[in-house]
Amino acid sequence: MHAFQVESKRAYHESSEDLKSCLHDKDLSLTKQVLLANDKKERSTMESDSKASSSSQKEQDNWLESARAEMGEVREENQRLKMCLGQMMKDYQALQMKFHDIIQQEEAKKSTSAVDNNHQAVEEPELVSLSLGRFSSESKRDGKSKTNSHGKDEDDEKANNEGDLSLGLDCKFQVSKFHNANEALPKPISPVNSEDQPKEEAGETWPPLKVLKTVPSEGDDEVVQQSPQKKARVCVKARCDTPTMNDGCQWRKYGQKIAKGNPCPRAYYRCTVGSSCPVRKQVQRCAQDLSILNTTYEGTHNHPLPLSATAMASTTSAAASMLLSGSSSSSSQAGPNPSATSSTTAADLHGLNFYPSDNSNSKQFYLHNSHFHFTSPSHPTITLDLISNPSSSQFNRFSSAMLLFQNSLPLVLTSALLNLMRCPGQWAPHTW
DNA sequence: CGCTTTTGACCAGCGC
DNA sequence: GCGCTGGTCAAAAGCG
Repeated sequence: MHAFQVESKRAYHESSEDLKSCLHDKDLSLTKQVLLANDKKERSTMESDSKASSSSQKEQDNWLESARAEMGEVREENQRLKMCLGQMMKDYQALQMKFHDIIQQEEAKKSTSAVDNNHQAVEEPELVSLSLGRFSSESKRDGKSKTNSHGKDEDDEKANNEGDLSLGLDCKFQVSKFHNANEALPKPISPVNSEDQPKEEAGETWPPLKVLKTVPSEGDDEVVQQSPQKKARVCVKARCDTPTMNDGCQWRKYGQKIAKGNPCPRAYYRCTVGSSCPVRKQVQRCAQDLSILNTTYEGTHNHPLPLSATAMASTTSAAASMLLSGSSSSSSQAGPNPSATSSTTAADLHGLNFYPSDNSNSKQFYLHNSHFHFTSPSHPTITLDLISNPSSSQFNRFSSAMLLFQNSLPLVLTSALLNLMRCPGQWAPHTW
């Protein structure tokens, strides 16, 4: 949870810095324009002494006027952006306050009443499904308690082939079918949670205990924090001709397997940027479409990342944090009972269908193109389906909608998604 | 020579 | 208990 907070703050500051630099750039260009205009006017007046060309002076005046008008427009836009930035600051602070409140309430709840165990059966955690674009009936997928990556591929492929396109951002909160909250959705690690650890603690962990022993001190804290339960995975589906996606990180292949149901071998990589980095990824081509590369990331980098790797890392870590943090800010916004508000807000933001589903067990927000959803296999896994590229106009609309919508989406995820939407196949920011 | 990749062996979890 | 499967290890091979 703290990692998520830190990540959120970092992403927020990054986006704020972007806005600021954008504003600064506009100010600079404005100043340049005015200086240029003044300079030209001075020159023209000097020239006018010698040539006394009234027509050219008129032209200069006209140009100056238009420049001033343009300057006014840019100033207005500047003001709007400033207001937007201010609003973002306010929203962020409000969210932070709410976040603290919720954390305190949660802790108070758990420490005070043992009766809550019964309530937990009602207030089960949500699986969050954010689907940007192509959307097929998720109910089929919901029915599967355990799906391997290939199974998901098949589902997605079917959805694609059927052309069952529901354009929208799908943000689905599914009431878990698991009785124990922790089995379905790892909550932020806390002493309270560690007490009611399900049997899975002794079961499958990632990295396995054997591996953990080999991980020296530096990464231990993080690993220990993440390992009590199954770690979240972030699966990225994208078209890619190269053996692996260029995500900016350095990876070392440590294994390869033929997974059942897919003739394409699955390759296992670990991050070699940091000596003890726990992050690993699995790369496998889709059996149905060899141009589609499924890359599954697991873990959080415990070292500074190269600039070119931050987009992917922030996305995966944000998505994983969102999953690990359970309800995320979306549900925080919605309150303790997600279904209570699921029918309250339907919005058409900039022409995009942002609306929660009426289904009491789920929340769905739809957005054009691309596909982002959560699944609930043995490992909690988020799949980012980036197979379809959004057009630039759609992206602009998406950006605007995201700005308006970020009260409901974790900020870090919002900004990370925006980054991914810009160029799903290539993560290096300098190529954007 | 050092690093990376390959590949068979090994281990643990899970279902029957 | 047994077999299947996913995930990892580590020795050997490859490469610059």
